[in-house]
Amino acid sequence: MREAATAEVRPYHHGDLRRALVDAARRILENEGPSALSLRAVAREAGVSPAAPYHHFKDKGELLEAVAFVGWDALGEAMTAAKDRTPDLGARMTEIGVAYVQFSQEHPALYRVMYDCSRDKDELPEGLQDKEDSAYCQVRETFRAFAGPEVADVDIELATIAAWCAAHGLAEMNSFRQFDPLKQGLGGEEGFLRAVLSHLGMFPASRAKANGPG
Amino acid sequence: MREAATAEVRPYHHGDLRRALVDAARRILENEGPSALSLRAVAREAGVSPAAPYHHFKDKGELLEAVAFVGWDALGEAMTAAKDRTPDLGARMTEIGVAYVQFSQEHPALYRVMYDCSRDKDELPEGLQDKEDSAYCQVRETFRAFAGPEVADVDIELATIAAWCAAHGLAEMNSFRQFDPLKQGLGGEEGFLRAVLSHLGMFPASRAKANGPG
DNA sequence: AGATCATCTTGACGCCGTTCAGATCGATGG
DNA sequence: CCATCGATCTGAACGGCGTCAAGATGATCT
Repeated sequence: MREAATAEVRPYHHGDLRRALVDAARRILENEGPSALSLRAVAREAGVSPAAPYHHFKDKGELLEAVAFVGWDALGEAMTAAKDRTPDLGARMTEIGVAYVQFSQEHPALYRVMYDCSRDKDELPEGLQDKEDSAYCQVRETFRAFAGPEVADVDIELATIAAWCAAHGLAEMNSFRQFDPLKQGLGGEEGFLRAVLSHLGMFPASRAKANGPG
Repeated sequence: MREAATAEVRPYHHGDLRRALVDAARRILENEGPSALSLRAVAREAGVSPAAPYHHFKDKGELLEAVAFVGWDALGEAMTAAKDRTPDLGARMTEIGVAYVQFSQEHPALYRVMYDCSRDKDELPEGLQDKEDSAYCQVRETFRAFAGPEVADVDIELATIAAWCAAHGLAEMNSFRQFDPLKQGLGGEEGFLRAVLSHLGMFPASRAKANGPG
C-alpha cells in the first residue's frame, strides 16, 4: 500500500513524516514566531532526529517552501470566502483586500514565511499563481469581471499587480502600533483598512467609471 | 587626537570602530547580500575579533538598526532630490514614489534590512519619522502642500500611509521576474513603475480634484 | 527467508551569536 | 614621570544552528 497515513494509522517508520514536519513547523510559527523556526526545532517538535527532515526536503528552504505553499492555499480560501460575501462586483475588491490584510494579521509569522520564501526567486510564489482559484487569479478575475471583456489584458494585469502591492504594503504597515490612535478614530482595525484601501484604487467602482482600470 | 582613522591611520585600538562596523556591514550587504551578514563576518571585514562589536552595540540587532538608520537617511535624500526635480505639486508624489522604488531596487539588501529591523517594533523605524526632512515627513508635507490647509490632518495622514503602502508593496513586487514581459511593453522599469503607481492613488492630481485626499 | 531500499539515528563539522576573564593602551592625576 | 583607571579589544569557550556521512532499522518484494 503506497497511500496510507492520511489519518491516524502510522504504517511505517514514522508514517507521513513530510506532512508531520510541515505541521510541526506551522505549530512553531504560531506559538513562537519565525525566529524560533529552526530545522532542529521542527524535527524536535515532530519527534525525530535533526537529520530526518533531509529525507523529505533538500534543505531548510524547501521545508519553508512547503509551509509557504500551505499558507498561500489558506490565503486563497480566505479571499474566496470574502469575495463570495457580496455579489456586488464593484465591492468585491475591497472585501478581498480587507480579507488579505486580516489574514496577514491573524497569521503574521506564516505570512512572513510566505514572502521570505518568494523573495530572490524568479517567479511568483508557487501556489500563488498555479491553480484556477489561487489568490492572484482571484484578484485578476475579479477585475476582469468588473471591467468587462473590452478592457485589455495588460490593463487587467496592471490593476491586479497594483492591488496586490496595495494589500501587501498595507499588511506590512498595519503592524505599526504608531497607527493605533488613527485606527481608534476610524472605527477600529477594519475601518482603518477600508480607509487606507479607499486611497489605493481598491475601489474600482469609483475609478473605473471615470477612465477604466487602464 | 580623537578624530582620525577616516583614512589609513589607525591611531589606537581601532579608532572609530562603531562607524567602521556599520561601513563593513554595508559593504557586506552590497557585495554578498543579507544572508552573509553575520556579526562575525562584519567583525572580520572590519579586522577585529568577533567580540569587539559588543563594546559598541548591545547585540546584532542594534548593529543592524544602525545600518538601517543610514539606509533611511539615504532614502530620504533620494526622495528629496526626486521631489525637487519638479515644481508641480501634483506630480511630486509620483516622482517621490518612483524614487522610492528605484532606491529599493538599487540597494535591495539595505532596503530589506531597513524593514526587517522595523518589524515587530511598536514604532515606525527610527530615522523614518524623526527629522523634518525624514522620508515619511516629506511625503506628508507633499500631500499637505498639494491638498491645502483646509483638508483635515487625519486625511493627510491616511493619504501618507496609503502612499507608503503602495510604494513599499510595489518595491517588493518589483523584483519578480515574472513581470519582465509586462515591463518590456511599458517602456522598461520606470514605465512599469509609473503605470502601477497610476493605479494606486499616487496621482493626487487626478484624485483630489474629485473628492480631496480624504 | 533473504535481499533490497527507503527511512531514521548517531555523531561529527564548521559557522553562528554571545559571554567572560584577561590583555592592551590612552588619559588622568599625583 | 609614574601609577592608576577605565574604555577598548582579544582569546577561549558555550550552546545552537544547518548539513552531511555512515550505520541501524524495518517494510516490501521475490
